[in-house]
Amino acid sequence: MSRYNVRESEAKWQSVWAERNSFAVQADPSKPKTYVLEMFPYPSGRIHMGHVRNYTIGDVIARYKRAKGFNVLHPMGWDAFGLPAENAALERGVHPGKWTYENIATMRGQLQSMGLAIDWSRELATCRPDYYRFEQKMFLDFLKAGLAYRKESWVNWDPVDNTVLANEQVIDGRGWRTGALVEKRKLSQWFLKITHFADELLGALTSLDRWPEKVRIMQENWIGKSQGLRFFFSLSGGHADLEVFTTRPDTLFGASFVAISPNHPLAATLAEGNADLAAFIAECNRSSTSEADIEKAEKKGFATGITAAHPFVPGWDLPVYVANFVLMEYGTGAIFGCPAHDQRDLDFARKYGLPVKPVVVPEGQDPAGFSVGDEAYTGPGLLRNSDFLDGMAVEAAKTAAIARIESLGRGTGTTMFRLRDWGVSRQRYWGCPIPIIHCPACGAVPVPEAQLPVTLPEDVTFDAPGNPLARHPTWKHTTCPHCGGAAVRETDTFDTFIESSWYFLRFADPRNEQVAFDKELVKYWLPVDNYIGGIEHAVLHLLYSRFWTRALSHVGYLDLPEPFGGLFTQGMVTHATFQDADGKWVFPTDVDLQGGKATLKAGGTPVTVGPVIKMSKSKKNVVDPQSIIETYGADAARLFMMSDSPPDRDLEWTEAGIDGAWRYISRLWRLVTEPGFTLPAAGTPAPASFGAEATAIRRAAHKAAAGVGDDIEQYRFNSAVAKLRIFSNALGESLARLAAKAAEGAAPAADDAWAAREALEYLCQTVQPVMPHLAQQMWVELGHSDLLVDRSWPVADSALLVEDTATVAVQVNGKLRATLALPRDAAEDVAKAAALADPAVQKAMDGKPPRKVIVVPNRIVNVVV
RNA sequence: GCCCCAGUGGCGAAAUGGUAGACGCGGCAGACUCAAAAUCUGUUGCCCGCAAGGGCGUGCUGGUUCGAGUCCGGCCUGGGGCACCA
Repeated sequence: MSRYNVRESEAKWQSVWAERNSFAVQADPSKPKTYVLEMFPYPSGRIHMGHVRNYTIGDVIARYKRAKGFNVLHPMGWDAFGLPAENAALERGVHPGKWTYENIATMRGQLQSMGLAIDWSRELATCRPDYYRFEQKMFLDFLKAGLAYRKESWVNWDPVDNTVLANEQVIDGRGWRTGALVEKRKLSQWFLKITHFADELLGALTSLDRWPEKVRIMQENWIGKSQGLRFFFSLSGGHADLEVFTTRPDTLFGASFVAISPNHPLAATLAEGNADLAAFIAECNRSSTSEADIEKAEKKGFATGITAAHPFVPGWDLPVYVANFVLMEYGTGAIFGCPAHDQRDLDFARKYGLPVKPVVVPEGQDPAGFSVGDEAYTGPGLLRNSDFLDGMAVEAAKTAAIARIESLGRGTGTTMFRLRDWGVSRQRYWGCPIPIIHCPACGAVPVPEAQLPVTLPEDVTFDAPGNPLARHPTWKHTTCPHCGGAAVRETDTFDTFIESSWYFLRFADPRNEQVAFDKELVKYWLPVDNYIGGIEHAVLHLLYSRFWTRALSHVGYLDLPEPFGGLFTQGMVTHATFQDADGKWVFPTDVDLQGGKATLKAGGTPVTVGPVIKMSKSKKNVVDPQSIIETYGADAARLFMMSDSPPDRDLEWTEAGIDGAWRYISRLWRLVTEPGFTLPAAGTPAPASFGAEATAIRRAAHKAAAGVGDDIEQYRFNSAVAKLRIFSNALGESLARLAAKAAEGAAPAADDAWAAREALEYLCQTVQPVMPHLAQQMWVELGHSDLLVDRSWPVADSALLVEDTATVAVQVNGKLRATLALPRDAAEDVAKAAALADPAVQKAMDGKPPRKVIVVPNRIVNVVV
């Protein structure tokens, strides 16, 4: 019995594909194109199972589409700027650039060992000046077009390290390295006007019909368009009028306080003469900038002593608070509180003993008996205790309240977005330099185009806290392009989301040295037809990319409304967790699982098996793809990734699963190499007719060709693999029957043998997208010398796809009582008669006459008695 | 706190509103073997029953329908995102 030599086969075909440039593509307007893209990896060091899953999904689609005759663009690159490179520099003294490029080299080799059908000639890395130079140009073009501007905003500040912290680096309000309480600080930073496109980005979501519904909903909520009212309160104590925004103007008569953000200008003014208030604001600023942290924090307020006059009721004064849950970034940074109908306001009111007056009462409830306890009422209802709004429904009351405010000249009904402008400044080294020069005389001046790119200096040190660019001895010193005087460079770098907002465009024309990309090439290849990645990018990366594409269209780079026509979000790869007797996490490779018992391989002490969760280094529940590929081969890893779990759900990695994948590979190999009788030569003409066995073999093969393809198109890979197994199981049984006859001296009939070869060839072709190396090696075993990747997808003969009989279920009152074998598409009355004649059905009917009979052709007959 | 998603045998799962559990893992029984591994065959949702057969069953709960895993309402549990991780 010959054994499939995985290592030899996989290495051989990978080098053949590379030598022949099998996957290099050129734009060709005469051919239909498709663009398959997986979210490019951050070069963290080694590939992980999430990458294997991501790139296998894309590769299966790319290979299938290619077989279907498409010109397939399937590129790969590196999202190479980012925080981990600087952490490596801090922890190990490695230069971020060296660390990054070494990681890229390792990971490229690992990805290539997966046998991906990628055009490597298009590879890019975002940390290279020949990539980021164009992004500097784009930024300057945005600046010219008024889409970029500078303003003050808040950052997390570590007072010990004197460093800006990412939200990720703030743990329980403290800096991750120093443990110091984090403060908020204001810095002058660059922003991009994503809000300029808020309405467009929202409206176009409906055109993205090949996106998951949940991602569209998340983006819709993120953009957060709401209709509401902006209006002014007159304040006591001679302060200027205070503008607030509300989405619930209908509840104005339920107001019991007014609250402003700790970062509101009025709060700062009031704090000048009030040390207690200043201390309260300082306390509020001793928390991270993360919205989740702010929302989860206990609601706290500070009574300022001033009051706001209710706009409708003369003499009704509301106390004004500074409150920690009011965000300066949303609306006007000031609100009025209606505790009965907003949970946060209610929590606040209960804490400070403010009135809770319901003004919306559910229809049909007695207003007198309606009160609010610990839960605010946010549902529909009719207005009460609300003067001119009494009796109106919520929507009508909103309109009436807005109209009244407008007629009083105290405000206007407006549309508000939750979406905020995109802050792109980062106080870090390993990013794209922002091409700006600060001149004491001329202000912020763009770097002239001829001087681009502004490159990062190599000689930086990480021995002191803060941004190495800012303390570099020479780099920032330059002259002003306007006046020629001494000036300094901007030392902030761009948010790394910028690089990932246009790399999919660069792939269309990755070696262009003049411009970011050629318009015509982008027109041919874009949009991305299948974009595949993790659900964690559902909002930020995808929304920024949509914005960037629109902004580029706005300044004339291209004419493309949406970058990603089709999107697929995959689930995570999970694994069981293990802990030793001391509670320390243990790698799966160090655990011996036998007879339901888990023990440590070294020493045999018992190990506790914990929950199955996302693979993560900190919990050590990781399996290294490279060792799996070395042991079982890339095809087994790819098959496992595609089997069992649907791709949008989490996938649990198990030893048993990869073993099963390997067994299936062995089974296919035996099927092809040991059919048990001699196959006709490749290319033998088809016989004139086929007998029963031959037809059965052909049915299985042609059904697989049709079904597997359909499933791949719809991302139903687990179902595609099931269909491959059904096909190979049926084929195996047929071959075994023919082989048994051959062993008795009866060589298979010409039609049977021909059908067997056809089916084995179909098997190679249908298995190829998932297991390309095995498929190609089997193809060679069948006597072919060409490359399977150059063959088109096998044709499914529609005559072989339909059965002559249908199994029809018969229900009595919805309960299954019998099944009938009826001719396909039998007439309704024939099906009805057959059903009523069935003894089991008659027994269930118990002599009662049928009241109604529902017939669904080829499926079901339901008798109602 | 707010937004989004998922939940089906021992396990991963399948099922245009129409036979719930395809396909696979694991288990059990058998064949081959001195034995083991590998491989092959059969069987496998739960309960009652010798069997024929019957009953129950898709997180919980209520509804729509001739018919609900699928549609609608309310809950429970688990996961993702929340703007400086990528």
